[in-house]
Amino acid sequence: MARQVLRYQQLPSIDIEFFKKSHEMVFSQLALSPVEHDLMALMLTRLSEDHWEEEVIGESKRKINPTYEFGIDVLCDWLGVKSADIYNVTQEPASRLAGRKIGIKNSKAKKYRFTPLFEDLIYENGTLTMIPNNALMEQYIGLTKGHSQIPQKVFRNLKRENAKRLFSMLCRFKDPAKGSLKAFDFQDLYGMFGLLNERGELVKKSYQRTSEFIRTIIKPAIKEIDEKEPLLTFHIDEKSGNYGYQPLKSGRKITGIKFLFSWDIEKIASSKPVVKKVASQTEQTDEEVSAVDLLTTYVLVNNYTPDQPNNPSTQQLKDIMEHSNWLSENGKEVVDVRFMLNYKMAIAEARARESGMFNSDGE
DNA sequence: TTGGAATCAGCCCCAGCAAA
DNA sequence: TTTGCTGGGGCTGATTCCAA
Repeated sequence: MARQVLRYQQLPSIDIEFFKKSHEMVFSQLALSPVEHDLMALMLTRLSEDHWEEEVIGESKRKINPTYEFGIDVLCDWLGVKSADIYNVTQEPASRLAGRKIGIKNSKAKKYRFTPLFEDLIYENGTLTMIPNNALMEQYIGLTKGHSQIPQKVFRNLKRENAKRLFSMLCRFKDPAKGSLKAFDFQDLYGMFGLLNERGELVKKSYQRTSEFIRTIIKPAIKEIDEKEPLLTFHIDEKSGNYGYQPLKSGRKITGIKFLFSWDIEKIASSKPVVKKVASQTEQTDEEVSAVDLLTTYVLVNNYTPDQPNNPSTQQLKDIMEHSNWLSENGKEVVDVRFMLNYKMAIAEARARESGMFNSDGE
């Protein structure tokens, strides 16, 4: 069985709004420069579970990791540089990225396991070839713990490494109904901002002073995200007056941080105001379903209570399944177990209710 | 593709201030 | 008085820009 090779030479092929980063990768230990972050994001825009071919060897099966190749036009557009400069901009970061290891947290053992990000990564003759490490397939695809849906234009527009990293974390919690970002102690924060080595030691000693860490990492990151992402609002901590975060204290010592932010869910929805619906069985003309309708139905299913007068119809329920990709792009997952259970109950109720209506009308 | 210069973010140290 | 936070400023290295 041959490895899949995905080649991208033209610009339209990367013209997509979001890329996904798994929960484990968002909250991993990984130090990358801004250009390395962008190269990684480029691969993540293309990465798909379908690209991992399955090979059967006797009784057992194994997955074969794909190869991604990006041509010079794609790299120039993605990194925002002229073709004459692409070697300078790409060569060194690509070389470093090839050797980077990511620390994935084992929550049971409370330890980080460090694994190389790539099996191979080469920049040669204007082409960047990236082969993700097979050992990280679950983390790349985000099979188990959900993912962060990251707007790629805003992400690339962020110049600070730490702003990119914080932005990925904040994108993981767009919908407050699906959980919120917990408060972190400094050991967690050091890890998530790539400041710990494989032995768990702080590599920059100045950050032992928490005030220095907040001043040079947290505040500039909040400021840059605030300037470049209009859909995200940071809030002021009334007690301390800090913008975007609440310091958690023990006496006078700051022991941790809780980020204070909210996403404008309405604006995210209205940024795609109307979604084209596939023509229904009875009508040949296209209908349209509004984003607000889709989101309303989604919320009703997510918080499903039997026999409520405003519970959705079968058509509304079909609509959200038809537009599951759009919902997913806007942080509304329709594939999690609880949602699917609610969906089954809601559609059973809708069918029963609608057949009852027809019967009572004598049809 | 290479090499050098310019720029700027990140890092570190220090002094002053304030809270416990 | 001690301890921790804040802000200023200099140094370093990564990134960007430009010329060959």
